[in-house]
Amino acid sequence: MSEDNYSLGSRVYRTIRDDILEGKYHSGDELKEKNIGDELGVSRTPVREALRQLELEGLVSIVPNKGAFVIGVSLQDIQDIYEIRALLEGLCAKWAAINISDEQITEMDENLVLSEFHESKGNYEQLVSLDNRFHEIMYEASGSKELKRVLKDYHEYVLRVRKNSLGAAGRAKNSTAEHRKIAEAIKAHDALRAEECARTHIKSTKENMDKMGWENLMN
Amino acid sequence: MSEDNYSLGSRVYRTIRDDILEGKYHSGDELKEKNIGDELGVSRTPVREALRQLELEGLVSIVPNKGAFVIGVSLQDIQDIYEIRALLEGLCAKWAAINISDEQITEMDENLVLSEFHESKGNYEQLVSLDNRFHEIMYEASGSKELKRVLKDYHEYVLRVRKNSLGAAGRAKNSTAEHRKIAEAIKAHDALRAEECARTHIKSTKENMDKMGWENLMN
DNA sequence: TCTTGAATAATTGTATACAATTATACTTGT
DNA sequence: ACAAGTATAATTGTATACAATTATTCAAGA
Repeated sequence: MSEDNYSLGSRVYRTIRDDILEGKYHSGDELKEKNIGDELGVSRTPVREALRQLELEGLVSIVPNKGAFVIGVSLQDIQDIYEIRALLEGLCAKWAAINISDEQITEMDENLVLSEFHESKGNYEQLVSLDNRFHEIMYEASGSKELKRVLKDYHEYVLRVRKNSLGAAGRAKNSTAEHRKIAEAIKAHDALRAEECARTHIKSTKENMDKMGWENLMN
Repeated sequence: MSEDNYSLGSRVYRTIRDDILEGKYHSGDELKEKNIGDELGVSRTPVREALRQLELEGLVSIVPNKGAFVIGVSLQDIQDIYEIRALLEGLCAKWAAINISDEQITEMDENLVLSEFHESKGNYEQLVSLDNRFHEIMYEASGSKELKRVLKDYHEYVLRVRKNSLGAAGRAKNSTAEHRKIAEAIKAHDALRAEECARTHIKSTKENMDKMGWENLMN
């Protein structure tokens, strides 16, 4: 039945985090414990836990005795993250080429077929979701807890611009094609080629965003 | 006066975190809210906040309604982190070569002089502290919030093996010499050379640990 | 002896109470 | 009208109360 049995604290954390990453909150906004608690129907305790976690992540700044203020992910942060990801997704693909399981290869193949299908139909919403999953499979396949954690976070931090980027004509097709190249290299256990393809994929994503204009992607 | 005016939650967080990173707690250890609170003289509330933060970091695993269990940083994690750091410290040095300020250059120079002094005296405790600071200056000089955050965390995560490594004869001298090379490249604003030197520095640190035997470094 | 199950204790999850701090509104004097 | 100072309200920080869940103990029966 997959009963969602998360604690209130986790639910509050995810809600606020999503709102920040989706751009619902803006940098400098104050997050008052009572307001959020009332909106979500919980007391201040789980809200505080969530805010403390968001502070650790750098998405929120807590000023003692004053309050919690949204930091969010700035344009500069996102550009930096793409440079970091270019290196780390490369490393991840390299390790995935060595460690990937047959089941993970199968899931990647299915992901690619679906991506190509939805790409041809112009279903951008599904493409974003499939893009999420493609990268997650690769993170998982790398076999590295730390690499998975940092890449998963960064992938989520750039969600907003990724959505806008994939929605633009042309980019989705290129992105899916690049995914296939990465997958082929990983399936062939060609670590160096996988690394290069993954690095190139992130670089070309960023270059596409340069062309589209970052201001348009941040709306 | 620098009055340490942190909240209890922050203090508890740092205490538990240090204990985990120093190896005082071991993987699987249960962290009971009441015990920790009693030891530190605080109630459960700030302890819970700390545990939730540590969970986000991956240092602790929280099983709903059961408790918090230490995860820590495994040998495999540390080896992965060195590969990740090799890439990211390279990127960091590259950016530092572009963005470093005169004040930061001065602080780096002072750091190197002190390092060479304490290295010749065999003061390994000071060397660990100076090594911490050298890297922090570079993180700061990169001008990248995200890069700084991830590298700072990772540098702390490998504290235990770094201490043991620097304590061994020979390595401290090499490490300081490598720091100087990185600093020279950064000061010359030679981004590519800085990147290469920093990458090599981390690689050679890891190779040294390979030679020393990781088991000995994890005690 | 081993298992089972109920009673009890311990622990976590959440809400609330209260103290400390900060922000706001109001009053008073110039 | 404006400033300063004070009372009031709002907000955060921490502790505690209580409910829900899990762990432990112990007795009874096979």
